[in-house]
Amino acid sequence: MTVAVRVAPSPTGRLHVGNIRTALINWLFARRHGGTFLLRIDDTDEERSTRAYEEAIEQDLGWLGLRWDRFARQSDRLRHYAEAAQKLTALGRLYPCYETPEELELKRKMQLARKLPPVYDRAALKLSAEDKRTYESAGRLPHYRFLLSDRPVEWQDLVRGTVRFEPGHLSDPVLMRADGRPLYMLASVVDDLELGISHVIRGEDHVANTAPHIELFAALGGDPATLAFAHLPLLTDASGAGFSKRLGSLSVGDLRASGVEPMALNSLLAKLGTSDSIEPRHSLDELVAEFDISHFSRSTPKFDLDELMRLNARLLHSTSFEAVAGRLEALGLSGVDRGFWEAVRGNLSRLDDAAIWWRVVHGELAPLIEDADFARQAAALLPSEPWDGGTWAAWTESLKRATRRNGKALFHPLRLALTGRERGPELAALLPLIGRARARARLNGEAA
RNA sequence: GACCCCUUCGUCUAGAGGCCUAGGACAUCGCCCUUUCACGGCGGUAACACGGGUUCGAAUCCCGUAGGGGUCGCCA
Repeated sequence: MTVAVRVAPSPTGRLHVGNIRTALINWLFARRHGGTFLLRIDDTDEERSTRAYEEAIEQDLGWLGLRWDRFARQSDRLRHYAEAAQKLTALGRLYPCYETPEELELKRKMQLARKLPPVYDRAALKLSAEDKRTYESAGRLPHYRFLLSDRPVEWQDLVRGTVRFEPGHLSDPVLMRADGRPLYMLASVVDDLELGISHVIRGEDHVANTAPHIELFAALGGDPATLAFAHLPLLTDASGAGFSKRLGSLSVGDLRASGVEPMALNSLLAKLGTSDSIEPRHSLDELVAEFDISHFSRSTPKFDLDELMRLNARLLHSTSFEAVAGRLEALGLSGVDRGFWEAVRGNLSRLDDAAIWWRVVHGELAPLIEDADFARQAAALLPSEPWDGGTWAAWTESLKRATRRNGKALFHPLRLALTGRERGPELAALLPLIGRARARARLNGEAA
């Protein structure tokens, strides 16, 4: 079986954590099984969809490194949906309904009040030709529903196992609005069929859609045996609150602004909710090799921003100079080299923190002098250049002998004078980068 | 309200009747290393939601309770 998956965002906002996770998992599944990954823009909701969001989504996926093999935009495929609707009508599976949204809402409320499931009562099926003419002459345009069968629908979900829906628990889905525009169910199933999708991997908020999905797929001539489903539990936030309540607002843009590395996000989202250990990974290829959709559990995992940031730091600590050289230059660290990066990377939480240490090494700072006599003595004992990784040890050793200081009393004031900070990278690595002239000036209490 | 799903250390989970005095990873704590932070090494604390049942034996099976999530749109 040729694997073909799709990720189908609607361009009504930026991608958020949940969308990204679904996209990533689809992408990994495709790569893992030698299949294709389709980006489908579900923009049938004209009121809310914009091209600007479509472009933002493409940029966000690009930032994550998720390239798509195929692209489709539903607004370009309206003809296909209209043809499918005609076919369904000919089959007697599509029927016109004349209720207004208000009337439907009222029906639902009454059913709920009687403790019944708010399922469409199929009243429109009983309408005579005369009734329909009356409605239409009164200016009411029909919307169209798909007639569900009276048989149960069952499928083997890759995450949830056997899932079964009994007839009578679902409403006949509306496929076409009164204004003639296709709705999600129609467009989605037509595309899955015509574009040869093999696996639909999405959030569990879609499980109830799957029964009609399968019936529609079959009605349009598809073989349901060629379409597999996997419904992943939705993420909740760290407190356990439902995804949409808080995480819905956490967009790729926010994450980027927080200094999140795309691979940190990918590393977390590829494993969260699985039995695999969550570890920083530098490439999507590694995640592909480790990916197995059967490792996802059925309970809802918590997405914790703090966990992401910790993973982000760990990722940075093991990131090679080559991987970030360009970005460091872009941060204004012109002429940055491997030595600098390897000296400071272990202290970074986010990449742009590197600029702080760049200033310590190459910029001017006001030293913090705890004990001026000691600092001057230290400056006097500074070895002559050239300096290397052994300079620090040689210098502090002689200083130790001369001042009889050791431990924190010896090292702490040196750090404060040299870097102006309480903590930071190993001074053995930093000192040669700072250089003799600057070190000497700072130890003498001069801004340098 | 109805229907579906879920409930093991703080977190993500392993576990499909005896292999479990419940394993791993992250977090946390301690020790080692070390001037600090980080890294690394070693070690520790820490969980089967609750109540019944079935069984020689239950984290594992059944029933119930509680809690959580999802769905019930002319949104996707």
